[in-house]
Amino acid sequence: MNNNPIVEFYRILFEFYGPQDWWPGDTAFEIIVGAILTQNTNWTNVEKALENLKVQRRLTPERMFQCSLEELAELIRPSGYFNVKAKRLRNFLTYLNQNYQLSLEKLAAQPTKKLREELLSINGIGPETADSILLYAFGHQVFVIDAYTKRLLYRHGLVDASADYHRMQNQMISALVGDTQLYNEYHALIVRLGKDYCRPKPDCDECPLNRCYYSVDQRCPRCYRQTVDTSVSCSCV
DNA sequence: GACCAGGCACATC
DNA sequence: GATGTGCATGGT
Repeated sequence: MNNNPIVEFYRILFEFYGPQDWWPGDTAFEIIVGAILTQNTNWTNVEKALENLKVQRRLTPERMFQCSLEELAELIRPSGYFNVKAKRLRNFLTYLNQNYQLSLEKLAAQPTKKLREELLSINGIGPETADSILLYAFGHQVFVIDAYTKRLLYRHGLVDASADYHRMQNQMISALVGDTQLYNEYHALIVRLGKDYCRPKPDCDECPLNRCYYSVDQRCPRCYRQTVDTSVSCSCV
C-alpha cells in the first residue's frame, strides 16, 4: 500500500475503469490534429471534424498542407473556434514542412526537451497540446496536465489554486515511478473520471474516489453548482 | 436560454 | 505578473 494519494488515485481508477486504450486515433497525425481541435472543446465535436477530414481525405500532413485555409476551416467547423484552429493546424504544418519536410518521423526522433520547445514555439500549441502530442502521438515520456487534472489535484487539496502547469506536472512526475504507458493511462483515466463526474449528475455519488473529488472547492457534490456562501448548502440537496 | 467542453494568444493594467 | 477577453460549435 502506497500512502501517496497520487499513486493511490491511479490504483483506484485503474481498478474501477480498466485500461483506456488512449489516445483515440489511428495515426500520429490524427492524434496531433485531435489534440489541437480539442482545445477547450468537447471531444464529440472533434470527432465530427475528424470525420469530415477523413471523408475528404485531408488527414495526412501532405494532403492537409495542400488545403486552403478556408476549406480547412469549413471542414473543422463542428469543432468550434474553426478559424483559429485552421490557422493553428496550418502553423504546425508550415513548421513541419520547413524543418522536417512534412515528416512526422523526423520530428518525433528529436530529443524530448528539444521537441517540446519546438512545439511550444508554434503559435497555437501550448503546454497541454505539446505534451499530448509528445506522449500520445510520439510516445515520449511526459505527463499531460489538463483541466480535469487541475481539478483533481485542487479538490483533493494537493495543490493550491495558484499552482501553474509545470508545478502540477512536476508534482505528478515526482510521485510516479513508471514508464510512458503509466503516464498514458493515468491521464486517460483522469479524463474519464472528469467526464463522468465533473458535470451535473443527480446520481454522482458513486465516484470511485468516494465523492472526495468534490470536497475542496465548495461545489455541491450532487449538482456541481458552486455554493458561493459556504455556510449555506446548495438548494438541490 | 444558460452553461460547459481534454486551450491558447493577446491586450491591458 | 496577474487578470480579462476573443475565439464558436453542439450537447445537456
